[in-house]
Amino acid sequence: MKATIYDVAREAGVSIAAVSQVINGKGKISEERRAKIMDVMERLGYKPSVIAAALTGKKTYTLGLLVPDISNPFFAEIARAVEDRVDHHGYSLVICSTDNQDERVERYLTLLQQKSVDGIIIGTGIEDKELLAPILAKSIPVTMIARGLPGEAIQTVTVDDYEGGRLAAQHLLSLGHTSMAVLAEHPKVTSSQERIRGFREAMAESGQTLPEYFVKSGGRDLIKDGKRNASELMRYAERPTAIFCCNDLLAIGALQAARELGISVPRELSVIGFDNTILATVTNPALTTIAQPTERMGGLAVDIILQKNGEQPDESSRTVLAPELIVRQSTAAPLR
Amino acid sequence: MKATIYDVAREAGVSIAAVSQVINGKGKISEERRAKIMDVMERLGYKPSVIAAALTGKKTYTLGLLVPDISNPFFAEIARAVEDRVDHHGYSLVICSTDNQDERVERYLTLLQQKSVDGIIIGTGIEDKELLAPILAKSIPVTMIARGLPGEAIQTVTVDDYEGGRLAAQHLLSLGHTSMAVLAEHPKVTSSQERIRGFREAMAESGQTLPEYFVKSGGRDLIKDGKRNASELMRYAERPTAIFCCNDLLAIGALQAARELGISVPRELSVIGFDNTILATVTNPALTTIAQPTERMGGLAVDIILQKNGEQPDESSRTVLAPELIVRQSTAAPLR
DNA sequence: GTTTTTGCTCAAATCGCTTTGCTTGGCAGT
DNA sequence: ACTGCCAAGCAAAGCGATTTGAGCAAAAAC
Repeated sequence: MKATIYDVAREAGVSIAAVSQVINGKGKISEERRAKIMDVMERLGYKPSVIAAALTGKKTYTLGLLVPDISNPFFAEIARAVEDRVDHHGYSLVICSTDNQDERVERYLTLLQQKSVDGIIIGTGIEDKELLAPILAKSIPVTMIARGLPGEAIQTVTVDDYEGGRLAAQHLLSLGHTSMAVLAEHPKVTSSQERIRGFREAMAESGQTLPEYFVKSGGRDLIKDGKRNASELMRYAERPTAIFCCNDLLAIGALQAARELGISVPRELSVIGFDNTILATVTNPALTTIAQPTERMGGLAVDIILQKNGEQPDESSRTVLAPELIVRQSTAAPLR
Repeated sequence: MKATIYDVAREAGVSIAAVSQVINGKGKISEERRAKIMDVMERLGYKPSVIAAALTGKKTYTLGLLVPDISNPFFAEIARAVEDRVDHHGYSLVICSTDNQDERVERYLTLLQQKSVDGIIIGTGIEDKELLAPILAKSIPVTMIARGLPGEAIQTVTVDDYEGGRLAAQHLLSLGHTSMAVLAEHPKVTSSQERIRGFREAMAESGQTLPEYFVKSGGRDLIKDGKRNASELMRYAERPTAIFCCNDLLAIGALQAARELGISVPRELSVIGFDNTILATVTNPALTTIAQPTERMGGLAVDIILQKNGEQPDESSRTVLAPELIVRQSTAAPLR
């Protein structure tokens, strides 16, 4: 059905080697033949099979991207950034949603390996570091994005989560808050841990402490968890005047809880999110949040994995980008 | 580096044919040898190369998905649904964002073709139908999702856009609105056109007409366009009391415009969206919208393309699913 | 006029796997 | 003991490319 290199060669009256050389611009081919071959390829609508080429040692021009859930706007944005850059290099992207389950990560990893992808970008947390051993052993390039893997020698592109936590705390502190709580993702998500650490330290520097019972973690359905945990916080006798949420989804849950309980944001409660997804611009009040440079992160991760050194990475194996505080309407000074 | 079928064969003291047969559960192999071979495969960490297998005529176990923009929550949800079903069948998914540009569609289509994907799901509008000719000619299975291609013999899974438009109109009419406007996507997006047609006809049945100057189309940045066009509508002397937006992003723009102009939603203006994305649950007031069954759509599209007849499609080449009105807080009776 | 060099081409091997007969040895039937 | 079968295993031929080295004619060097 589809034309092969043999068809082209026959039609042009040359050997397949000649055709191959024209395709790859290698070897010596007289201008005359090159033109003829090109012409035939055009006429037959011939496109070389990436599959066959890959078998002889060339690339597959495909990268894999693992994220917890592509329908989560933050990861959708990351995916878009990665895709754009990948496409720019002539590659395509296989996207895998892991739901943060190691078992799925493992399955996808071997699947991608069997498909001989040229590299894998991991944007999902991994508990069991052993999962990476097999693909590292086969020397498939791996980069992590938006999530780190402490203590492993893997290239990483992240935002400075610790600093992001600090920014959030400093903003709230500067507004005069003295009683703050935190909503986190599942405890195993390292980025959440770092954000909390930064938040806590900035508080400490201000002479405040973050009580353990003011830190709540969630599970899978972030918005729902955020809402439930925020409601719980609001029922404490001494309730916090501000909540730092480790991502925008949790913050939205908090906003919903507040509305349901008739608590006014930001007058009675300040809420600050993380990620600066499209969701943050859409809520009412619009969400103050910590922005991650998703576009740069995606681009860098791709450049690193393709070693194109687009912005000279490689100097360090861990690239840490600066987060940015985006002030909107969900934060204000606490009631006196 | 990676173990091949030859390594396994040598190690197990059999021919590669035997190994292949064990892998595929074909041919005659004594239980004894099968066990031995399995054992060696395990020990060597051998995983057959999909690439090599594909070259011999087997599948690549990869599907392509074209969407306008994976960072648009609606398409991210579609993608997730598709991915889940695809994964269920042991396939993986290459995602391509086309930005609604035919030129990119074409590029991606030939790319996917070169990679010998087993099928392509198209969720992006296509202006030039000729674009599909080459891949149809190579008999690569193609299905459209969430968007139709009028007059082409292509399997399609969509929501009933016309009916969705009617539902919106009926809801607004039943609330007592008599002056309604419409915010649409780019005029070339067929689904928008159908929604407007349904909306208009339902109005007509109620003895009302939709003036042309109350229909505004946008371009690429949906939220911004929605906002701009909504503001414009609000400045008319006789401004509408309700706006039907062809998707949630546009509706959000309308909401923002209203807020900026100090117009209260839903008291002074009702806004109704389309898609029921996560965004609709997050706005304030929460958005009344028309829901699409993204999960079923994604699943069906995959089943059709894989011809697994999961829910017996095939009877008709066009599967049309029912939309559903989701009433939230952005619509109400108009002021008297 | 012979020998080298240069410039093109192509035959053939390879990549890792599937698949199709063909062998072969063991066993039942007569 | 001879024929016929069956089961189990294998050799070999692809699949569609890339790549290397050999071949060969024309041009350059001697």
